[in-house]
Amino acid sequence: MEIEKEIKQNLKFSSEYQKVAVNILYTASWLSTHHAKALKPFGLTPQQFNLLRILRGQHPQPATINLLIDRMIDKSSNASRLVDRLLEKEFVYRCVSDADKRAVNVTITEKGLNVLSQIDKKSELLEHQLQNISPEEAIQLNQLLDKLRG
Amino acid sequence: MEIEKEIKQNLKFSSEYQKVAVNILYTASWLSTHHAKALKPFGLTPQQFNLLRILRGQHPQPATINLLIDRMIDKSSNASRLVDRLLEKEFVYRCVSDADKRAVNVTITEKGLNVLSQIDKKSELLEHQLQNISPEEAIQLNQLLDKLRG
DNA sequence: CAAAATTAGATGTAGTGACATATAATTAGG
DNA sequence: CCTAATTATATGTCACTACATCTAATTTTG
Repeated sequence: MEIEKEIKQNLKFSSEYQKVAVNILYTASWLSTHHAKALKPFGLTPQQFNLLRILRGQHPQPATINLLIDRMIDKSSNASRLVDRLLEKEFVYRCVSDADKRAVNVTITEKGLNVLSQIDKKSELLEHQLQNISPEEAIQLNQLLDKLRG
Repeated sequence: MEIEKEIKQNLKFSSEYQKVAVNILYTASWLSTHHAKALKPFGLTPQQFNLLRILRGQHPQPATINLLIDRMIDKSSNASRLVDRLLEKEFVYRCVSDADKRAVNVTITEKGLNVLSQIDKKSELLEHQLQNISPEEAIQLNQLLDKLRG
């Protein structure tokens, strides 16, 4: 549906660029709502899931908090506290680095790898909702978004 | 920059669709970060700004909380409490509806209209960052996003 | 090397998102 | 018309973003 109708704005967009902004924010909200619902049965929030996937990418190496921040979709999310939550669920473990006692090494556990592979299996998660556009359109959309950010 | 490089994922995307998802979430985060920074000098958050613009669209008519929720970009945001914040800043006033004593009428104040028009003047806000793409590409991007949501 | 600057991370706070529950007013049904 | 259902909004809780501040460890520099 066109973005104007979805948010029922009577005031017309002053430019196609303004519409792009609202459209991206609105679409991201739509997407992450669906994402959050799909992850809920697994006891993970989208941010925790994102972080856990980064840790799987590193496994069996650990990651420091800084590496996690660097790779997170949402940069200024608070990695320390996200790790706290994952620790409570025993999806990661954490220890001070030998090489640098300021740094913290975070590693994904077997339990963490397990929950991720369960989610992989049910991985209509994100992608199923996105099939309204063709693969060619998906490529085009990615190019436009990359270009937009400069 | 390509989204893979921005989030430095070594694990390749399993599909162009997964990349679309990450790309939209990442771009929205990028956008709203800039937006929040631009609004900060005016003492408004993006959500408060959005709500205030809806109220300007209604002015001089009031809006009920339900109307606000209906038109907000982020539907499940808590309109009651957003209005609380705007009330503290005297950008709106609020009174119980005569016609329906459950309902609340919210109206933008002169001070609220003022701050919006100040922001309008400096309205490189959202749009300035978006000029990396051409007007034609902006139209195309909007069409793809609308289509994506079905 | 010792003091200063930088870096890694933790922690506190305000605002918000998602969601459940509560309350009061209105409408609907028998 | 009186009770039950619905509606409009408020409130409480948990997780998270943005941001500021703090501590401890390491690096830089004179």
